[in-house]
Amino acid sequence: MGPTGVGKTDLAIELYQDLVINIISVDSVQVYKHLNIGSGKPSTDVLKKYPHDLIDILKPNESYSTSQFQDDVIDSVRNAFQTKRIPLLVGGTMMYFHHLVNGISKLPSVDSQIRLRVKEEFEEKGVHEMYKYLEKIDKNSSTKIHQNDTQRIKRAIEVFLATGKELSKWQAENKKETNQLISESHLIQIAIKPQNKDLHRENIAKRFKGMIDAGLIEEVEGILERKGMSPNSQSMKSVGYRQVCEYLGGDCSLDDMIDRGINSTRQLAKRQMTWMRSWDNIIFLENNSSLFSSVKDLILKNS
RNA sequence: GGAGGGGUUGGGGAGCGGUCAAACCCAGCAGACUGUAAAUCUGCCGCCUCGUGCUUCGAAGGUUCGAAUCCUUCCCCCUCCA
Repeated sequence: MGPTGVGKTDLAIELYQDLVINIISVDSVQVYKHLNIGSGKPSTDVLKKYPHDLIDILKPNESYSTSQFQDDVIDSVRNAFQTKRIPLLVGGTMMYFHHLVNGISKLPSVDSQIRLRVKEEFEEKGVHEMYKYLEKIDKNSSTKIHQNDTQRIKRAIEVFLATGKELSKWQAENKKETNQLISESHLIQIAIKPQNKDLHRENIAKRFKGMIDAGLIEEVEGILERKGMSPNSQSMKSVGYRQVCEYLGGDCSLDDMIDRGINSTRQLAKRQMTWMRSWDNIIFLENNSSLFSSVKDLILKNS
């Protein structure tokens, strides 16, 4: 795992040539078909030669979640073991990794009707009032959630309305549990960090400009034309895609959009680093010339 | 040369005699994270020996108990007329 733009994909491909591994992507955006350029997805040719699990498994108008990811990765990992291959999980979606390692409570799903209703209520009444409502129905959750945190307030209310039971109660009754397959496996957690912070910032800028040159704007236009798509779709909220949508919607100039895209990518990388810093049992490696052999040794020693 | 407008803490930009180390936005830094997570949210953001402390609002003087705010001169920038 590691922040965006440190070279995880290249490393995985290199390892694939030397080891008996299955590459499994841990990436909340690469799961989407057609989100190619902006998600930094490997090219079709590369994917053909070096297959990745959990890429292109959803249409751009679909939603995904941490728990669906849990189910999908477990399937992939199991499949790798069955074919006597080492599963190599590669990606930057830290919460997916986090729940895979630390477990997640089993919670009921909330149907889209209720979610829509809650969303409309939020727009009508505003966060403040909805937070007060949450305090009434689920005091325990409300103390854990900040009064401005729209998304988490929404979720807690949704669960309550859908099931009649408080989210906090669900969580208390269904404690986090790591999947057996994972807890029984010998897990090596490797974090790749950039060798030089300023250089990494520069790389991110170059990378984003490169995406624009490669046709990111056209890619987004094409995606938005698909049925059921709008800039509000979950997939279009991700870094880069959101900014291009803003530009296409006339919110900003091309140059502003590029700046915003670069900044959001940098901020993303920063948040990813924040996750890694407090991560237990993690091996930090710098992205330098010995990275490949270090990772390879770690895998061979532990398999 | 003439007439206006302006120079504010990294950038943008409020403030126009005291409640101003100076709103707000951006950038930056640190952090949180249980089914949207590339999401959402929080804190910090002149300096220090952390105090009714120190130095800041183009520069230098002045008025005033008190100035980023008023006056004078100077230096820049922009617009318009020549």
